[in-house]
Amino acid sequence: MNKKTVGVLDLRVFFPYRLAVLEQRVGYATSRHYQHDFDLNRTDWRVVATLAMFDSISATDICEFTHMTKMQISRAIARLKEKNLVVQAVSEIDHRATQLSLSGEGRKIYLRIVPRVLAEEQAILNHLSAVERGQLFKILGKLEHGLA
Amino acid sequence: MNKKTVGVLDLRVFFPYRLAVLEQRVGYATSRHYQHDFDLNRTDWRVVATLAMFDSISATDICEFTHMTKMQISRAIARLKEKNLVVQAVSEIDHRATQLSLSGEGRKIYLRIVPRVLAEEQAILNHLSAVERGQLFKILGKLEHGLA
DNA sequence: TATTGTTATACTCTATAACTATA
DNA sequence: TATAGTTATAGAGTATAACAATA
Repeated sequence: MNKKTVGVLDLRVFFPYRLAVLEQRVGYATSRHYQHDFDLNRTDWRVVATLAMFDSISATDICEFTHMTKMQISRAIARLKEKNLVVQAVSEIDHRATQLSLSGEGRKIYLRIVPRVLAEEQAILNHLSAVERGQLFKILGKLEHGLA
Repeated sequence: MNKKTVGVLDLRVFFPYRLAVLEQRVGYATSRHYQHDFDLNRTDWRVVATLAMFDSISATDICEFTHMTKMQISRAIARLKEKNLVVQAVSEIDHRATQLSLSGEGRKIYLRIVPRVLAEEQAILNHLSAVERGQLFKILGKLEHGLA
């Protein structure tokens, strides 16, 4: 390839581009563990992981927690109910709202996925020193806060 | 929301999740400048930015440079030719291959987009100190290298 | 036989908004 | 009137592979 650069912007050092390429690779490496092995897509996995954190939670709360839309969440819940991984009940307090939680089977699958994705995360972060990992998390926090 | 956490994985500190959410926000902020204003999607923009860097380049080279598939690139080139932003000629050396380059109009649009996306990048990175930006680029490089 | 690039097809994902039932 | 959640629809993006032309 002719490497003579005549442009004023080099994608290879453009932060949004580098972030996108990195995210794609990290996402691919991680998603295998729930997508291929347990047939959950990314939204499904996030809903399961969120439900595992709370005793009982509404769909709106999941939207807020996972940064996804109510439509995405509604579809994910429908898929997860179909597979008996999630239980949905009408809220006693507000009959419009629902109380969602993992089923026994849902929690079982969750507990099988967690060590795999955590191991994948560690494998990725192992390319950094302990100091660099600390720097990364601090930087991520600042960027998240700045872009919120 | 009931904040009682009973799970063993907290999405909020899970690196692949944080990376995905950050990338989505950065990508959204950046893409406005070519998507809304110039009707280019992300693939189109990457092809334009790549063509601006090289005098003449083949589709295969663009695939390699942008980490995208030949199908994505082929479609992007078709769209860009339709808009007269890109010129495509058959290679003298290998009649299967093509020599691609930006048209005058293509370069004009490119030069209008560049300052906008660079300003957006700076606005994002301004949430960090100069030292942190240096740390970030070093860390990005290590992760890219590790996941390549 | 292998490679360059295009096209076909089906599938997933996303965005927008209409809709219901409750409040 | 406003909110919780569902459903409809169309559009965008992706993956797989078949294909024609050339090497």
